[in-house]
Amino acid sequence: MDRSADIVDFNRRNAACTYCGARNRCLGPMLNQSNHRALLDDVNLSMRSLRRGERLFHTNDKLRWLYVVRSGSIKTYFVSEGGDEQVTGFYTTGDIIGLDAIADGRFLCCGSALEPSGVCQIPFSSLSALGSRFPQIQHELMHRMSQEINRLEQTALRLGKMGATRRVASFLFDQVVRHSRPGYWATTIALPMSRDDIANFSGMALETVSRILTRLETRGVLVRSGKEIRIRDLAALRKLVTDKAENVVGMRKRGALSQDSDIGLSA
Amino acid sequence: MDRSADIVDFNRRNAACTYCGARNRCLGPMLNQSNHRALLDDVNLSMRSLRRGERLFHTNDKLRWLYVVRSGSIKTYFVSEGGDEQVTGFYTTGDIIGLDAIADGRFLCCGSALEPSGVCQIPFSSLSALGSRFPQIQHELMHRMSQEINRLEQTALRLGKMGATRRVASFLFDQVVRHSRPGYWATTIALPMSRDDIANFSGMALETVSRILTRLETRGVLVRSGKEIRIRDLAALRKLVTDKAENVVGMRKRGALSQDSDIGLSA
DNA sequence: CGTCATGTTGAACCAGGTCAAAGAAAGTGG
DNA sequence: CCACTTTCTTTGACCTGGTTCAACATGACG
Repeated sequence: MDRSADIVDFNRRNAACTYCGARNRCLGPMLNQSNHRALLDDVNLSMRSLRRGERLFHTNDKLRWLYVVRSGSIKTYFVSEGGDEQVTGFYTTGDIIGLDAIADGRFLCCGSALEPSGVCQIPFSSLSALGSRFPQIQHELMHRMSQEINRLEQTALRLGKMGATRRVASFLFDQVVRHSRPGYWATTIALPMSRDDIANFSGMALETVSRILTRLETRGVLVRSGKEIRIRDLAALRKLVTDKAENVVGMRKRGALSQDSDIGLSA
Repeated sequence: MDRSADIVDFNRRNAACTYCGARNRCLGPMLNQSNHRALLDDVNLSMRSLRRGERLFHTNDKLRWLYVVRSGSIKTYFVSEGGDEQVTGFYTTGDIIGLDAIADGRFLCCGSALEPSGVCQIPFSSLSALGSRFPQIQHELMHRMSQEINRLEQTALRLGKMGATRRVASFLFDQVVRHSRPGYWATTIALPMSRDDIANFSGMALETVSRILTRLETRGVLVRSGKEIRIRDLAALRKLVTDKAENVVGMRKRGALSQDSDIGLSA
């Protein structure tokens, strides 16, 4: 093989990393220059673009790559034997997808793009081998898996112990955190997923999500505008997440109606 | 240091493994004899016994050991800022506890014993170092973490998409699987946790769990006897898990009551 | 501008929660 | 080993948060 071709190839791939939206959150950045080079030499990275709604992998697919999201956003969902789906996560730039497939060597869930997206495919076999050579990579992988476990435990808490309002608030707050940089809070958050996806993820009917969002808007907590939401009162949102029995959906009106000031949120 | 003391020490520890209830499911068994010896030499294993209800670790504890359950059973639970608890898992012989603490180096959940139990404590730092020397261990760890992610995704599905009856059925079926050996199904399963724990884990009121169990008994699916349950009709149980809208709790009695043969389970 | 998908709103209904009280087990101390 | 306390479980009656069904609004897109 031609050596210069190798170098060109490396440069191309290195550039791919340099300009990657996930460069600061990928597996690579904690490696020094030469390690990074070794990584790019040994691992046959490839990129893939996805159109909105396109499937990245689906149930029972063999695990060939781990995916790192370069741009856009991906949702993963479980399909049970009964046929019902449960959205298990939304992944954005820098997130790693496929960690749950390591156990069986097959995906148990499906993944599809919520918007035009790009992913980097890291062959799992080489990554696995690389782990022994670069403890940092091994460590980072474990770290990510552990984080994923944490996230899912949070999910269990949300689905198991929270009422509808709190679940939505908690979901929104999570999004705020994800969109924030250390230092200040993001006020405008993008919600590339449909109301249906939010509802599914949060374990409730999509109508309920819709109602709660409306209610939060009339209360001045946030402003809806299509797939974006602007948070106007983060403290109030946070309080909704924390407080136990906050109910915001204004159904049931017998008796005293119209005394809408149940609780004085951001009055 | 006295060399003979080392040998005695090794023998003692090796014996601990030999007689351990978890010996076939621990990290060690896939290592050959000399590797196993190296492992026992390098890693300062220790045991700990727990009384019923005793706490093994709790939120914010520094991660010093990973725990392998030798006997008994441990539950883990999350405590949210709002103060409510969510049981996130029940662990029995051979299970590893603490994988979710790797990310932050601290436990986010609490763990306590459901019955008199024994655990083996593996210092995380040495284990982590050992991973680079023995790829099998590294691999096994990743495998376990991935399994844990799978389990929690299942939990999300259960909490998000299933009705109460199905959740309980699904919980029971999981227990059956855990108690079974490849080849045949366990018919009698131990439930060391309280109804409250089951309810909490399944995201519902303990009364509902109780009602559902009673109903399953009158339907002939199972027989309760204290903390044990005997499955009489595994197929029916399995059907309850799979089928979408099976409701078994017989509240609401206006109109046609007493025509109890809603569906002909194990008639 | 019409068509299709997605989002919002309203009203009736029901699964499961909550409250209450009785019964069964498991400790505990004499 | 037995009375007594405490904790866990079962059962009943009622209530409500959230689902469901259905109609309508809005937006995306050729």
